[in-house]
Amino acid sequence: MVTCAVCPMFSLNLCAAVSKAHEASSRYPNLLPLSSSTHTIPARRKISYPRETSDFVTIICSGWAASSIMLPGGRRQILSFLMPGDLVSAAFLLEPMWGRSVEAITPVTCRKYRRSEFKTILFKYPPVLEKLSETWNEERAQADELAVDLGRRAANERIARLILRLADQAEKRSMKCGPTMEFPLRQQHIADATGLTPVHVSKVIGMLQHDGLIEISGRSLTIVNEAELRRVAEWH
Amino acid sequence: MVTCAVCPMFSLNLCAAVSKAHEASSRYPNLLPLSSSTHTIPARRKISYPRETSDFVTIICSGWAASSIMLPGGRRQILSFLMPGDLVSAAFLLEPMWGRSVEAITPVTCRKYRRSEFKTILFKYPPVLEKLSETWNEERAQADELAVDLGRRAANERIARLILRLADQAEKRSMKCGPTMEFPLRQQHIADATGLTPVHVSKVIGMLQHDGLIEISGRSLTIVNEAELRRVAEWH
DNA sequence: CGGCCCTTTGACGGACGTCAAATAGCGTGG
DNA sequence: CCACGCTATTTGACGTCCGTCAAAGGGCCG
Repeated sequence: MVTCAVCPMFSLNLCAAVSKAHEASSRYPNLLPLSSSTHTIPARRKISYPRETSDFVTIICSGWAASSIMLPGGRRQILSFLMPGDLVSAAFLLEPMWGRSVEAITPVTCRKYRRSEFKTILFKYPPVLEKLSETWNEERAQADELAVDLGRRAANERIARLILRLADQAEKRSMKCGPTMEFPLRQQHIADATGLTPVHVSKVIGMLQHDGLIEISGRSLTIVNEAELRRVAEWH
Repeated sequence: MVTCAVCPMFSLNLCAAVSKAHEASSRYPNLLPLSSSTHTIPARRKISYPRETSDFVTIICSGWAASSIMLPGGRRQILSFLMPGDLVSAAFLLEPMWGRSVEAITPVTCRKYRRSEFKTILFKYPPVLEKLSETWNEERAQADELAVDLGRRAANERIARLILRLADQAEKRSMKCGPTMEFPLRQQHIADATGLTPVHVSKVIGMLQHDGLIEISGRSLTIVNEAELRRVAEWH
């Protein structure tokens, strides 16, 4: 039974579409199965491993996670931060993803569906597919944006853009109202997402704070001067 | 009428699948239309513009092109090089893509389909859709790889990897056999693809040649010492 | 209080960018 | 065939952004 309907992130991503499709199908004799299981992962633990090709599709229900690729020499690149309602990579919904790690930043609860069941429903109900392709495009556009940032932008631009992106992401999920938001990232996370070192991240963030653009204290972040932050980030 | 069947790239990407679907459909009363037009673009000309939201889906039939995002200040990031058989972004097949330029490197011939007709066929024939999702995943994986390269690899690694990627891409299209291939890229292209400057690209390529890993002369490239090139690129 | 992370700070080094000038290709026209 | 003009590549000197290393604070929790 699908129980996502009680989830506050219900309308995001595919949850709603899948549930609806499932409901519709259950009026017919050949009821489609869609079983799910819920899991809790403590902070800093891996949700999935790079060599693992799981038969399950995972959706984040609460908490923050990071999806990354690891390189020899301990280097790693974070490709995206996941928040409630996010699929652990929509691009690899049909075939299992490979070569990337997903790691909990805060404690995370997530729900897992059988890939085969998910797929069946997907292909049976065109609206779900439309929604999926939309999500796909968003993810792809973000991947391209990331490449541009890493290839062509200076450190302060990259960090300013990351902050604005995260603020947007949180706002869409009603996890932020006003200029302040929860901000569980360590500077190591920011470094791995922006292609910098933690030391340099510390210096750049120090400057952004000194210049009165943002303020970070405890585990929360405030955008003090949004206009100026956007200007630095070349964000329009 | 679909005439792709004579194209040597027929079996790559979606061409074959779409043609087959179209054939199948033409046996039925409500014949699906799939009109296409062929175009020739001289080297260095734009194939599509960043602000343009075209109603057409474009496939490269011959020549090389580059898909890129432009930034203020003349900076640009090349996201992928397109060769015969490539869609101009599979990710944005359903909705038009936005914000990226596609530019011919060599003279290019391409074919354009109406997006609406393409879409109809796509959704009617599941095998086409499967093929599409496969292509999607490949593109996404490449986008992620690019981000890792730009974020976490040194200049010589990036260039070595670019060369190996292009060699692979050419080989798949039978545009390369043995260690030598056509190589129409200017160093400016390499710079824009790797997030470096043309000057630095020249130096790194000079080293790779001096060390006997590759050789570039005229508009062709030879991989002299593939094993060592792979080692430098951390390519497995 | 003490231990563990995380963050901050400073000195130093290196990879890559910038600028400028020289050189090499290459098509065009004489 | 040579002169030319353009663009691409090469080379060298120099600058800067960011990485590296190391040490010194801060929080947080036992």
